Amino acid sequence: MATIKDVALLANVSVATVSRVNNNSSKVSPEAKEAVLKAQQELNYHPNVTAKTIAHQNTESIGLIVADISDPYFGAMARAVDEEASKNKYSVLVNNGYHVAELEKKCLDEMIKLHCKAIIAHTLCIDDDTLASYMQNYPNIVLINRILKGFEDRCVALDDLNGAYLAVKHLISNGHKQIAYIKSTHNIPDSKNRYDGYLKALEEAKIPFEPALVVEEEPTAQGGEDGAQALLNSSKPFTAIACYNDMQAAGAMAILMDNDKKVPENISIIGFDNMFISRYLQPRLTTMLNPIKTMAITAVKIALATEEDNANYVHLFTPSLIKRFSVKDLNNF
Amino acid sequence: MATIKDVALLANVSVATVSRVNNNSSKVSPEAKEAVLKAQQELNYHPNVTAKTIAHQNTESIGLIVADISDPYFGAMARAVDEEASKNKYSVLVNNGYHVAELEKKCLDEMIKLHCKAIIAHTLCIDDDTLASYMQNYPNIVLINRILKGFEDRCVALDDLNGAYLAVKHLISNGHKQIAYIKSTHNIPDSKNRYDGYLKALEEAKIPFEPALVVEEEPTAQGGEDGAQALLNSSKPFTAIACYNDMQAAGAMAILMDNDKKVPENISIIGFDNMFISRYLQPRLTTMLNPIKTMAITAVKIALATEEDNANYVHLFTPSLIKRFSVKDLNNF
DNA sequence: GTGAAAGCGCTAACAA
DNA sequence: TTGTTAGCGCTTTCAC
Repeated sequence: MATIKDVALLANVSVATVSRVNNNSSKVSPEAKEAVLKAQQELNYHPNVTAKTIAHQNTESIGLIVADISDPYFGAMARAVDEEASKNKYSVLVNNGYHVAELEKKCLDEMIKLHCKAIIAHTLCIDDDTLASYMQNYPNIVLINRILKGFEDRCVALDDLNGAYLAVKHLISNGHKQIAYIKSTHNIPDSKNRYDGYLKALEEAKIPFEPALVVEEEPTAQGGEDGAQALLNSSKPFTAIACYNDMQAAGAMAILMDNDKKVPENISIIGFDNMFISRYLQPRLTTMLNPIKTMAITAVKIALATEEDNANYVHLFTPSLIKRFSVKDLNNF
Repeated sequence: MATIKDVALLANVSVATVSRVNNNSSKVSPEAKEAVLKAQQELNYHPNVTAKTIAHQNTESIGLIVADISDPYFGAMARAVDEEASKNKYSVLVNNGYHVAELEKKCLDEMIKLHCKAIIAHTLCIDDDTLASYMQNYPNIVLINRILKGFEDRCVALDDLNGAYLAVKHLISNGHKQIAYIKSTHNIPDSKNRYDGYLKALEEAKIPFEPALVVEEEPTAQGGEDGAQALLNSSKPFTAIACYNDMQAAGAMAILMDNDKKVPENISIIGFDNMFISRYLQPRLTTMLNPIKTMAITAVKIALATEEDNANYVHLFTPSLIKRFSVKDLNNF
């Protein structure tokens, strides 16, 4: 591939001049400029970004670490980051951590080695101490969906507990008392927090906790299928299921239908996240809106903010209820 | 940030030695190695990948250009590319072209400037000539879902025409004769090819083409909703709808339900792509499997293959029918 | 307005 | 087994 030297040679100028025309820095005579442009065209020259980066010590990429880019949830996150990054002329590097502590660490190292301008990390599995040391050493890391003690101003998170609490409260206010819950097996705070929200809502309504109504499954549609099946197999009756997320809800709904339990006539269901799929399930799923896009954009803004920049960013987002048709109101019967 | 020089200084060795321990190249005395490791630890040193790249003239990243990373279809593609890339120690850079010729070109330039080892491009809008010149100049570009004359061996594509043909044929063999089709408004070959597949199946079965049964909408759930609504509003009766993709099918199903048309009792529906959502619609959607993952992996392999490597890769993939429950067999009635 | 040259962080050939 | 040093492609002073 042609380099700046080739261009300089062909255009009969110095490399400095070539660099000048490409960066519009200081003045260059029209003739020189034209010669350079012509030479570049001829050689099909593309400046090497890597060399540029190394020369002026300042990268043009933003690193994003997600659990799994094929998950629409992270797809939405990636898109939002991409849009915000593009606005600032950065390109985006995506890595997958797959909810494995070791891989998450590898991703962080990778992005650090690349000297990314900013690193937006959805790394929930790596331990607090290790993560804290990364945060300490690299002020350009911003966490998404994880609040790390001492670095709260560089974290953007969803109030999972409150979200789940609101979801279950919605069921309760619709007259439900026997409410099942499908937990997530993922060993991340989100799992526990949402479950705690469920417990909190029960407690507040003085509904006794029933262990048989809680099952633990993967946060996937398959997990939802398994969970619903397990719930149906148990002897405990229930009128509603609150799910860890919309995927589980989708799976659960499919299984309920298969077993001639109509949603919401026989069993009500509420999801979490307001993923795209929730609008197209039958019936359309009532769920909690997870403002992932806003969160991602905020994370990029925080990461790119300069020291003096003291804008007030929101760091904790609360999900809001999206009422659709999967919850039956028991009060009117 | 600490550089190799700082490490060398602190460890009391030369930069060459530091480089050696980090690359496991040639032998280094245990003492020197230990000193270096200790110094690196102390300085929290991470080798600068950019500098490394520039020094040995060979990048460690693979560029992927998709239309929109938030679309699960491209999410699946990105994940597959990531997995294959990781196997070969490459990281993945994702850019969005949003089905806009100009942006696609910008993405290509970006990846070229970064000297990506391989570029997997889903760029359907940029014109043939421009794309051909890129392919000519950069032998590491592989196209996905586009067959460019003269570069067939660096293209991996889906046989859209045949896929749609098989889908509609399935409807026909189930006794359907009045088959509506929701086209995609996207100005990409996929749109035309799938539509041609529909026409071919009709023609083969000697079913007269009925313009009123074809509507053109966005390849999204919303498009499916609009399309189904338009079809219902027209006076022409139909027993089935073939959709450009699963998203449209999801939207169409929702609208049909809303209008008390049961699927498949009153109206049959067939999708395309076998996206995740298709399994969780009610009823579960019959559709055509789009082997996006295999295609993406193949693309990476082709891009990374060396000159001598003359493995025989599949370049054209045919979708296969996934029978579920959205198509009614009219023959038994 | 222009070019020579130093330097960015690292690798690798060469000498020692 | 080590260190010295010349690059890699580009930017950016500093003289002219």
